[in-house]
Amino acid sequence: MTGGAQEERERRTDAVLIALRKIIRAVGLHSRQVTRVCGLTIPQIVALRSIQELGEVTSSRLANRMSVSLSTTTTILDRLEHRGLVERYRSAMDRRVVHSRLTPEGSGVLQKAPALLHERFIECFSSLTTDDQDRILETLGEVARMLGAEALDASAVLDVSPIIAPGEDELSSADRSQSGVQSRSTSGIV
Amino acid sequence: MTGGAQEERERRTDAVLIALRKIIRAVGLHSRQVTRVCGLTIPQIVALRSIQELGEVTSSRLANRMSVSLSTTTTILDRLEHRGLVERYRSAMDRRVVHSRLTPEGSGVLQKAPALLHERFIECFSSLTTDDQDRILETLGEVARMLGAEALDASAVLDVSPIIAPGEDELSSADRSQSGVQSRSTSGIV
DNA sequence: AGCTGAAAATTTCAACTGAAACTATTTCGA
DNA sequence: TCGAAATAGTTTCAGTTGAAATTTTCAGCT
Repeated sequence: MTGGAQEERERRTDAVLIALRKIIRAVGLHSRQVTRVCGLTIPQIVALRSIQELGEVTSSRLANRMSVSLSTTTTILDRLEHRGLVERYRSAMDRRVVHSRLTPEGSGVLQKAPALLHERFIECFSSLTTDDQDRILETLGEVARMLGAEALDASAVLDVSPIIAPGEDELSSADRSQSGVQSRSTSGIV
Repeated sequence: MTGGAQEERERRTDAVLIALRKIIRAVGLHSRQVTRVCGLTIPQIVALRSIQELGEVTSSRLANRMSVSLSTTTTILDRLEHRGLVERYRSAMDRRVVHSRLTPEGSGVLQKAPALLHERFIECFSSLTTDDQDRILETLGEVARMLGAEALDASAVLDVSPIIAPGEDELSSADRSQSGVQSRSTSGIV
């Protein structure tokens, strides 16, 4: 009779789901709270920060960096562009690809943007020992892995260890800034 | 000069955020996949299961159990009711409160519903030692706590350890099933 | 050159999500 | 008893999310 073991296993995976849902909810609630304060959602801030880090970046790379689908990236960029925080333009090399870059307004807003996780979390987390922090990080990574988080994560290849040198995706901010700024239009893209 | 430590801290909390976003995405992707297979999303299945577990349950209790807001619960119940998987009716005791219960169709569908987490996760997780499972659960709970997941979680009081005996929220399935089935209408609620 | 298939991005669509405003009902105090 | 505050739910609204279909462009092949 392993019926009890089966039931116990189900109870445990249910507990995992409940914990995950609480985490997901907490992250979402923090996003609302941040929105009230600074007018941007967490995904929007993540997008701005990623663009800042990556320089002039394609939508695909941005999607990978953000762990989000390409279509989601498009809608987030739509809003950011509409507010004048981001500019999109087609690559001169390959007119299929669209690059995004921060506008001066975007950079300015970004400087005032709050932390991406609750202040409270950052405090608690920072007060832990390095070992405990590592334990948490490792466990989260383990859970992500078990959930199949790499399956869609071609970013692991494209983003983490690019064959091309970092910042050299297929454009450098140097050449792009002078060569390809004008292009065709699809929606609002110049 | 603690600039390096500050930077290191930021790097670590960023790593947490990235791990969380991957987890959130994996959970969402699994929901889409389940939808293709059985026509229900994960939140819908969670709702059905919660109703099954709790019996005839108020929307508020359901929201707490699901770790979701009341308005979200309303929209999920709307869809489930529209499909005939759930029935809602106002309480005769207090006409503000709305109870939900499974229809026979709802019970039937629920039996065929797949697991709430990836098969792969369940396999991996089950193959771990009990200690490792506990470690993961504990860490997830810790993260949820640090994210302030209990702040909104009045459910901890209402749901987990009610003063009233379990299953006795303010109705027992016994008295409710004969007394209060008919009531006023607000939207589609009889 | 022209055609076919792949690739990058967008659009469309439906679902989830919570804040805020609103409705209906109950409760409590004067 | 009457009116104000509280409570349970719903509605409205905007943002996120990804699948699927579509558009545009490129690369490779004949």
